Amino acid sequence: MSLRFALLALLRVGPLSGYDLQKQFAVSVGHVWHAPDSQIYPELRKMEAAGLIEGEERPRGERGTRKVYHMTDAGERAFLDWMRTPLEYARVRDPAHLRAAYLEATTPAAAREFFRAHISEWEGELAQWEGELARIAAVSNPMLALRLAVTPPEDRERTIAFKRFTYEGLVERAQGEIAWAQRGLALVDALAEDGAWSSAAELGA
Amino acid sequence: MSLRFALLALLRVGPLSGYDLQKQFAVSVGHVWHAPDSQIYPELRKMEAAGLIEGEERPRGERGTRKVYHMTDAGERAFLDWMRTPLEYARVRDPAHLRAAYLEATTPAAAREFFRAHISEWEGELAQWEGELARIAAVSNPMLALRLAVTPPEDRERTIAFKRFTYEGLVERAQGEIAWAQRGLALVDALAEDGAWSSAAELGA
DNA sequence: TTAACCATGTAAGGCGTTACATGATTCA
DNA sequence: TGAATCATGTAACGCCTTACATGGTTAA
Repeated sequence: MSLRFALLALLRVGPLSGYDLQKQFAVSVGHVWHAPDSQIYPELRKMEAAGLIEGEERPRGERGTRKVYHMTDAGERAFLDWMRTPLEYARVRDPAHLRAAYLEATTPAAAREFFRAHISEWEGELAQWEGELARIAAVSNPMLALRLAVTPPEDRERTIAFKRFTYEGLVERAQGEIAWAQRGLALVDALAEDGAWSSAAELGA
Repeated sequence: MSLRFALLALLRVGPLSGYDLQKQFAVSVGHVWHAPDSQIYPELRKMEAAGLIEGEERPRGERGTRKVYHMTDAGERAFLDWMRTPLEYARVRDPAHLRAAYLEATTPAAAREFFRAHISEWEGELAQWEGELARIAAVSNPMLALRLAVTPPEDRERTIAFKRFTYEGLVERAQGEIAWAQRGLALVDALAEDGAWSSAAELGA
């Protein structure tokens, strides 16, 4: 359901084609809510059916067309309603901590490999989010620039402040995950030190 | 797919009925991987079909029966293989940070309410995880006690260490979310101070 | 005897993933 | 003329959610 509001958030700055939406999605709101094109196009159609957006076919070249979507009043209302509605939090489902809880069952090597992969996964996310933070500071993210262009000057500070604040939170989360996994590596070292970490775990090796 | 390995992790300590499994699930591994009964029973059947576990019907009272599952060698191997396989990380899909990025669109009151709800959500998780940490320290979680009973003495430290480490990570994550949301409340106060936070957001009110 | 708990599911539907599919346009 | 990119999807499948459904057993 959040996908819908992520798309509305983008369309609030102005009309966009499905393709542009999908491209801009990937480099803006997609950093907090991932969605592939195969999900975006059908969702746009559903949103049009629900009256939240309207699409106009525009010619492109000789034979090509593309559909440019814009928000309706109902769409704007739906977005603002969502903002005032309590979020539904997903139940916890965390594969990394699930595995971490049972690492005694495997070998020290596999445990280390797990933590290294965790670090590298979150370093990737961290880089994305730090990049966004930098682009926010420099107002070099195209969607943010567009948004500021349609925002009254006195509201611009707020607009930037919430984006910065959001990505700061994500950066801290990633740093926390990395620090935790680094402590995990140290823990494996400590536990493996006496050489007693059993070989039973090598069954499937 | 992780559900399967969460169930195998429980069954490694010994045979359990579907019902017991489901009950124990909720108070142990369910803290990191939530699953309702309506998912657990069918998954057990699939796991049986895949040869990872075997179920035996046992009589219960006059007419009742219950199915007691135990792990097969193939199940043990599947679990250990999973331990040595890189995790698949889910793409980011974070409704709270999605909303946070666009809070300038709503009212200060709604923004505050959002952060308060975020705090209360994570305080709930925090309490769960801190409770688990305490039960781990006291070895008063029944599944952990069972597990230690079937674990050679020299491996018990490791078993406890990874559980403690896992829940410490979750506690820190929750604390991070709470701290972030508290800074969010302060940010809303600061931005609302000059009274200029516009009324456009009240459209749908 | 009635409530709590034991015990095990089905059914419908939404969201998301991966893979596949097709054709137009633009620029080098 | 060929590659990149514009443009828009479908199909199949799996996971998860919510709601519903049914009956047996045990202890007060």
